[in-house]
Amino acid sequence: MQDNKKLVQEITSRDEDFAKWYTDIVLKADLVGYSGVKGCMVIRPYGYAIWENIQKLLDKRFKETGHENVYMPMFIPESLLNKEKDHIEGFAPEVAWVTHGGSEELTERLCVRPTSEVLFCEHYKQIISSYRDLPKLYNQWCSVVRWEKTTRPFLRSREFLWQEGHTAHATAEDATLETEKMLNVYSDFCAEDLNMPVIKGRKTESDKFAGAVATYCIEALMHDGKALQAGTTHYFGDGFAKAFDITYTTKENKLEYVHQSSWGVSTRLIGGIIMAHGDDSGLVLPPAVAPVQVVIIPVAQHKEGVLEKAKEIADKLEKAGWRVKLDDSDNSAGWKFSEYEMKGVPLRLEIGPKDIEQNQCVIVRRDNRIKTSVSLDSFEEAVKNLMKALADGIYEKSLENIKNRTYTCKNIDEINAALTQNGDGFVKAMWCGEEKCEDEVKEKTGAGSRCIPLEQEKTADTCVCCGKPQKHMVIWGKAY
RNA sequence: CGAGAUGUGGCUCAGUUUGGUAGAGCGCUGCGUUCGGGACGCAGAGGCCGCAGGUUCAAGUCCUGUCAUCUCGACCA
Repeated sequence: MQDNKKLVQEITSRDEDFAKWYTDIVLKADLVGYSGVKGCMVIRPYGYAIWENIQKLLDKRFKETGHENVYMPMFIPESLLNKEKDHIEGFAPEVAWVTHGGSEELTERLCVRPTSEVLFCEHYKQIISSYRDLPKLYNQWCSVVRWEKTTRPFLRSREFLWQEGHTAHATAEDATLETEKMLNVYSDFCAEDLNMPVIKGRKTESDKFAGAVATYCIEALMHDGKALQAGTTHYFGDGFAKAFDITYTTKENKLEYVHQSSWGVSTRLIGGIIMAHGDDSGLVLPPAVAPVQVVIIPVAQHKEGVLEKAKEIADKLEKAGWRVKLDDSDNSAGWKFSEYEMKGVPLRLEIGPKDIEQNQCVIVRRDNRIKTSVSLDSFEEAVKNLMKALADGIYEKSLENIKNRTYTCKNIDEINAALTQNGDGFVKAMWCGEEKCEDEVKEKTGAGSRCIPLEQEKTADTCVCCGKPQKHMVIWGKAY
């Protein structure tokens, strides 16, 4: 490791005040701007480019698993939203309503979609009639509105961008498989493209989606030890199908209800990237989604031959498929170093007169600031290797964070002791399955149930709270 | 939604206590010198102080309301 001290003074230190650090980063790295409406943010070009890359990579994975994109309306008539009882009860407190068109009051008010289950259901009722129509594997990229009380850029905004997959299947088994498959797609995406390891699990009854039979999630751990739900998939059984009367005729000419799933990830992932990988100098972006993967900084660019050589390198890297930026602005080299560190560009390539003399350039990794001198005959290979090393490096670091911050506890006192001594993190503890105990753990420790991990371990015989026989191992933690 | 804090050039803030004709640093524009970790000099531009009412001869400053941002809690992708 080389010199890792904080170079950009305007950013609050991460360990000093994580919340402030986060806000500094999103503003100073030019990801967002505030708007005149609480909780509605302007996603600026640099932030939006990250989202576009996330979309591109995820969409590819969706298509590979047989899904098609559609677009549903943004408004839902109140009567339609009311059709599934649990669903409306879950979302009612946070929906925004349209009551007027121009100056005329609407005869029925319209909800701005907080999620589109009911729209998909209504549509599926129209287009599904035979087993031959199944499965329907639809996805949409859109924004949704939830009138949150506390808002933070990317982590919780009143309008946010996301994708929501909604599928209809002939059997419960097919819908269950779909739910599991998409959880794996999310988990793989987080690990491989965002270099952010996640824990796959099922939500407890009290925490599951309004109207779902089962809700699954991927939980990531942030640098400060708080958990972030990074994605979620739901198995609906035939509950929505019954509420919306979505039936199909089987081969045997019997009328059956479809079984459904839904799944989504949002711009919150960007918040996850920031808090999982960022450091005191700013963002550290995973190469797969970084808007700029290599920034080229010409040093003493006024000297003859420097800019030309820098352009030549940029061209070659671009041809090799990298997203490259050559900064030939007249800011000082030092300024540029700090600027692109703040923006989390994975690799910086420096090229100056001394380098050219020696037929080399300098490549610096964002995550550990290690500088490597590379021959101009082989810099493309070096970029490829260093990029891979960085992606692996930040994944390992995140994994290390999870390991260091996962505590196995047998009772409430142990949880409190672990969280006080070592800071927030994931607590592994057994649970009897009673909601009362779930609530009590949260009340007494501040750590709520994050999920029941799919990979179960038995760390004790009894419930962490009441001491009765355990049923599941639960991951507990404080969450964003 | 409950508690607290803040809102003054693009940014960070001073000025509010004691009402009297808007300040600084950074950034921005131009010119010159610099250039391997946020360079320097000189010359400029830019704000009726979040918004709406009120008190007053006079409001950035006092009062009321409202909106937004931040922090902590309850609710949530």
